[in-house]
Amino acid sequence: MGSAKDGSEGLDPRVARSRAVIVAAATEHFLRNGYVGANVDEIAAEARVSKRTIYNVFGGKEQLFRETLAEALVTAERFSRQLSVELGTTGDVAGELRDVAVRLAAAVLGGPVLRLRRLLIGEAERFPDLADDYYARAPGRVMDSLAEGLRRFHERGLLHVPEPELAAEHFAFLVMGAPLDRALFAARPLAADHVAARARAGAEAFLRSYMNAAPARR
Amino acid sequence: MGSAKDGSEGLDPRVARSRAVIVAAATEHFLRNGYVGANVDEIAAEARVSKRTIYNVFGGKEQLFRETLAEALVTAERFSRQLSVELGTTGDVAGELRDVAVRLAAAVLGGPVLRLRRLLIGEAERFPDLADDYYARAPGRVMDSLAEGLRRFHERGLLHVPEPELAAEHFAFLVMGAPLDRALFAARPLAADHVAARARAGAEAFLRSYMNAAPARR
DNA sequence: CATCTTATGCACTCAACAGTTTACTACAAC
DNA sequence: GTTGTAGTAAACTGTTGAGTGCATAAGATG
Repeated sequence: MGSAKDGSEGLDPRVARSRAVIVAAATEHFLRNGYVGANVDEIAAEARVSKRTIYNVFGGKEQLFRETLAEALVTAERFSRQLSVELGTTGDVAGELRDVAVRLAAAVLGGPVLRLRRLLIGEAERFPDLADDYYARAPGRVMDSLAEGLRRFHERGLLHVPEPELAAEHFAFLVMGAPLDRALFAARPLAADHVAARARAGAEAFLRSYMNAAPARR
Repeated sequence: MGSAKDGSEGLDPRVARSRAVIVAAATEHFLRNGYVGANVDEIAAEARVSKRTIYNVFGGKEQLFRETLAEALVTAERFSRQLSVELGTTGDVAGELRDVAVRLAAAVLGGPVLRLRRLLIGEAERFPDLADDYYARAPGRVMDSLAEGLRRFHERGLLHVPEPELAAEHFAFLVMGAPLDRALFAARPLAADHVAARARAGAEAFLRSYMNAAPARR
């Protein structure tokens, strides 16, 4: 157990290398063309690998798809986890929320996450388990994390958040709901400054909604 | 120019009938399988029509897809237009908003709209024009309509909405953002009562955010 | 070095599927 | 009732693309 990244422990380094280049090429191809539209010969060509190698390492197109997406999900999950971990720790509620808002919006609306979402939504009917899995591990994680942070603010009397899960949803979708919806259809990515501005405006709206319900607090 | 629904004016009634049954079958097939995954033979079989007829009436698979979706878009557009037309007319702000919220959420999260969204998002890379078109004509219309209603409330001093477009986004995504996102991945439709409850909670959050900024108003 | 494993290249099979051809039928209108 | 326009059924063409077999080369391992 040395420099291996995946579950590829003491296996032949050639296999590990093949896996890596194939997954990279396959990710790009599946993101661009969807499952049915993707073409194994092209993936092999782009990975500069013989088609046979793909069939040796993975069993077939569907397994390739599943394992490729499994890796993407791990990335997305890691990504989600480090968002908003340190929420609810300082006294600067407005500042913290604004900061998380901007980071959240930028992360979700950045190209890669968006393309992954498009792919999974498009294949949701064909691969419902993958879509479910993604939802639980990426957006779900973020929601949990946000709810936890908001709960901390609530307990410290800095916000009025009787239902942290609900408030987390409100926060997330005030911050990036509209741009996300537009971006899913747009193909052309949105301007980063517009996204950030909407995120800040969303955070402010959230504060207005969840702060002054306890006006005479100290 | 009599009882024809489409642009099929004085044409052969057989053609009109063929169009209709083919579009119906094609809609279902494309929604279920996507563009690449759909199969013209199956569409013909399900429409109980000869495959040749499809190629006579439409030119080929792509035109069939485009015209099928064009019809779906018209439906979606009509649907969107009659949502929230009468917003901002009475003095019962809270009541009106709660009502629109529930109807909006039910409409967007109802099966058909959701499946159409999945299809268009999945094909956004292959048919960017269709996705753009849909966005402008359905969600875009709803946003405009909401913004207009909120602007009326603002002008009558019942709400504080300096930026109606922004507020409309906030309203829409407070009301149905989270359920919509979940539903896009879920394949299994969400429980209607849960959706309605979230919609009401969203409307309340919106009111808290956009009402009391002008507290001493009458 | 000897051997075992993996990768390559290429030809191949087989099935699915878009689109066409043809020979025939049904109906509508004059 | 003849003529023109659609629709039907089924076989056919051509292509694309998933997956396989095999002989050979390259690299890992002992």
